[in-house]
Amino acid sequence: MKSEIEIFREFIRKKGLRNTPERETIIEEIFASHDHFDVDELYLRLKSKKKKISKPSIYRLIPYLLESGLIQEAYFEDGHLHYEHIYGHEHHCHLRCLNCGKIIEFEEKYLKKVENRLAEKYDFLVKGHKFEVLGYCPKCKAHI
Amino acid sequence: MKSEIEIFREFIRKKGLRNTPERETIIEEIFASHDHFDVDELYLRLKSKKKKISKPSIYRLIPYLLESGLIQEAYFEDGHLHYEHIYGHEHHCHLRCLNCGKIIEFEEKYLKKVENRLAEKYDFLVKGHKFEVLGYCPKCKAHI
DNA sequence: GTATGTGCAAATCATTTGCATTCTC
DNA sequence: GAGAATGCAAATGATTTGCACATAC
Repeated sequence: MKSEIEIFREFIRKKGLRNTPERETIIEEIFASHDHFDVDELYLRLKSKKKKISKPSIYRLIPYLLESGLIQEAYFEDGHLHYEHIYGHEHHCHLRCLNCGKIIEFEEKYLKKVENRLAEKYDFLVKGHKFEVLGYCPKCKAHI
Repeated sequence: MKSEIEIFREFIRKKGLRNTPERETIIEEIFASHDHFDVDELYLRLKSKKKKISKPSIYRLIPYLLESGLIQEAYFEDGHLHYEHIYGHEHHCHLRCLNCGKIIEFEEKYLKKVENRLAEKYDFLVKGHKFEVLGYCPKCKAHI
């Protein structure tokens, strides 16, 4: 299995773009952790490791990471998007509390079949899915 | 079946809040169409009908509409959230093109079962779900 | 060498907030 | 009459853009 960086280099070459140390640093940092991330948090992580990467460089890289299939939007919360890897890590879905924001991850293998069915029916090249179940967690459902 | 306004009035009363003509106007406009909506577009729709409703009033109402179960976030796109009704209309999921933004709606009844299973397993009060399948539409997949 | 990428500072756009006024209960 | 809600204008915060400089191919 190719590494994320290899996938990215290939993608960049195919698009006729250029790779840079900044981009490799960002990708390395994203894949160093298995967690979700958002731009600001990623920026601070890089900063704390003394890597001088600007936020615009992160923002400018994200569309390419999405297009290359390395990451995917996970959910929108607290006024900004959160992303997750979809290469090399088990895909998962989210159960989210509408009150406190608590997130529980779970797997649902059946959705892969739904993807395939849709791909065929609508002639889409399906790259993944986002499945969120929304409700109130045990603590919060007591108060509403 | 109760109307949306009735549901909302009941919700407001239960919460000890106050209903206003502005709120009723907004809700009426939201449910006058079966489409998704976003704040700006809703604001313009109201404006074009000579209803003087300010954007902050819409923004301040949305959390209550979400909490009362009348609407739900549909997807985040073009820098802002889009909402959809979940009361009185058939729930649907979205197949979205990552390149051009084209959206196809589809139904997937099995997800209701997933909801029930999760509600039991994690002791959540489940209110709904959001299922998006992402990929490239027939036109766009040719170019990438 | 050329076009792309970078960092910075400034601009943009969605959303939120402070506040004086108005309205609901 | 007290507490909520409204509209406005200003503030906030995420994201984008313009631009001069650096660098990958």
